[in-house]
Amino acid sequence: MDHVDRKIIAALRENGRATYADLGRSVGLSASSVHERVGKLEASGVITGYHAMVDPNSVGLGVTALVGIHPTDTATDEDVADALGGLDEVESCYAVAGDEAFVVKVRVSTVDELERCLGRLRRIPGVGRTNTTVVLSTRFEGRPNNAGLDEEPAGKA
Amino acid sequence: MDHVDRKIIAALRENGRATYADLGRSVGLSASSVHERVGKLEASGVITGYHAMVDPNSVGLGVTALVGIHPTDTATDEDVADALGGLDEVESCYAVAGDEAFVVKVRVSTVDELERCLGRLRRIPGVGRTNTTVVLSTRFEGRPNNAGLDEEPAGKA
DNA sequence: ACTGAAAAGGTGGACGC
DNA sequence: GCGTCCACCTTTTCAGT
Repeated sequence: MDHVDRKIIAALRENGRATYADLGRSVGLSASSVHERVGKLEASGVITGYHAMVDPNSVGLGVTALVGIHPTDTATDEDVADALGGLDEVESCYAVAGDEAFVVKVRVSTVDELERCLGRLRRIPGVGRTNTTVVLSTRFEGRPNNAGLDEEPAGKA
Repeated sequence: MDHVDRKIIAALRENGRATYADLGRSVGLSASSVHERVGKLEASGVITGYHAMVDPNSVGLGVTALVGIHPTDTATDEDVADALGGLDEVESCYAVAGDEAFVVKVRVSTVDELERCLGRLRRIPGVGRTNTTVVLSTRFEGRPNNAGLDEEPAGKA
């Protein structure tokens, strides 16, 4: 993992459909070299996949909420996490420090559907109280964080 | 936006590098038809982009936290959101209902860096108390939610 | 590890239905 | 709005360095 790999990663986070030729141009390598490097990054698990981002409103998922989940001692965290993964509406699931065991992000079509979803959450064994924070607007989301892979400070390009 | 578009969207969320030929095969259309449909989905803002997903640990961002931000009345929400957007470590930013104005997700290299990041957050005008929840493990994240774009129930394929 | 060339296949238009 | 055709470009492999 050198400086060139980091540049390739940053470029692919910006545009996951960039061609190897494009990437090669921006890092100063041939397309085949880039192809080889990207293959290694994928194989070693650094790049985990490529995904289209979709506007949630356009696909009828206009309601987002963050739900803190207080545990009961009737199930293990692993079982709870698995059950949470079984719900389609649960987009992300974090095990957290504090008095909640998990925080999940759910996306549903309406507040009616949110209510039903919370019902399903609370019916999971090991789930006690839930604490729901409704998202009013998403200012930005999933932004590439390039803190760890900046351009070198004193680069000579 | 018909059933075919929804299938294309689902496929591109799974694999953002799928070729038009691949997509055409899986929806039963020619590559050019798919090309045309995808172009319209991109132009109309349904598909907002394509991005490589990267394992945060592999790029030195092993610490994730959710930070609730209590507002003061010394700045507008818009100004606060803009300032939050100016911090590289802030990956997502949600305006929320409740006594917090925003919840943000930050990603940093170490807990030391988290402390410095929280300091930067609190120095933003309009930001009062912060309430930080450290993520212990990410069980899953950004999963495609196909609740709104399921296969039709009585499809004849 | 990178290059360059060559085969295979995908892209992105125009055109007709 | 979809399919066919086709020139062009990209991907992918491989021998050479």
